[in-house]
Amino acid sequence: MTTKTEGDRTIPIGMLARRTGVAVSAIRFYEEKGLVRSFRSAGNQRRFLRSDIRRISFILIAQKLGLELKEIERELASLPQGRTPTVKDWAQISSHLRARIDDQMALLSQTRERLDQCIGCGCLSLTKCQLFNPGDRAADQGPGPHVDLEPA
Amino acid sequence: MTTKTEGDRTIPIGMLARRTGVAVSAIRFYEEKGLVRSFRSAGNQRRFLRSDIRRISFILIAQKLGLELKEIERELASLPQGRTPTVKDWAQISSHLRARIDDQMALLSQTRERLDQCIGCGCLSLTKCQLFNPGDRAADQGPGPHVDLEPA
DNA sequence: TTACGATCTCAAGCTAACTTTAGGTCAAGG
DNA sequence: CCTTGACCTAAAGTTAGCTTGAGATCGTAA
Repeated sequence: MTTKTEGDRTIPIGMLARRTGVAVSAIRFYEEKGLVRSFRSAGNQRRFLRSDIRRISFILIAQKLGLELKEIERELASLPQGRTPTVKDWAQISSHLRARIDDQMALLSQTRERLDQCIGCGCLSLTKCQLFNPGDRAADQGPGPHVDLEPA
Repeated sequence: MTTKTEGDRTIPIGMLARRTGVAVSAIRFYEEKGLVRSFRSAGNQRRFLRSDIRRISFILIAQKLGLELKEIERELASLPQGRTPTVKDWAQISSHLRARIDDQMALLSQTRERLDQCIGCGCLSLTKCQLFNPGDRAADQGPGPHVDLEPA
């Protein structure tokens, strides 16, 4: 075999890094945050399950969809740590992502419509243009600007 | 009229904040970053154009679409500062946003397809599953994990 | 045994996008 | 004149998500 732990059931952090494309430091960071777990070798080095490759990959996909690590952690909580997740496990968790995608697409679609209207009618009117309506924004609590409106 | 500068052509920072829903501190921050400009009153207080309400609103919309302030600044650079932008000005800049939206939707759509396939076939195979393919990720240079792949 | 890459632990540093704090000024009403 | 709310500046603090640095150890190959 080419590399050491090739035939082994567990993999060292460097291999996990190469297989997922994330930096070793990031994996350690994820572990610290509780998104993955590891065993230790005799010499105190981390050993991961091969299934953690998918676990990490899932993190990356979820991040692309805009989930924060804390939310991802919550999602991953339903996955077993210590044994390889079943197809069913993944199917369920993936369906959450699917919903997220659908939501995002709906939102984008709405924004696009409004934008088109706005360009089309040339209104740019703050009273009429929904695109420029701060009302929408008061609701969401993501990162970004915090709304600071007085009651009236 | 209810408030002071009500009939004035320029508005103070607090009003701009209320009208857009962003914090006063954020507006000062945007000015520092060059996204808006202001005049000064006799007493050294900032005065903004009413059209800056739309300018700020545009920033918010663009942010929602995932643009960073630097990119937004670039977009806004095509808008005049010191005079109210024309409908044409806005139409052009908005069309860039539209393209951005389209791109994002295409990406989401692709991700959804792959996800569906992945759930459908239950493959979870790293060799076959495009969803879990780090290859895609090496390209994008957004925020998030930096790829750390060796040549081979 | 020696060397060298892979790992380890901490702690500190970094970027984005703001907010908070501290201390001072402006403007209008009573 | 005094108070009060809106504003000012400058600097430091905050959160997310990692990276970097320093100094030490592991593990394997020559």
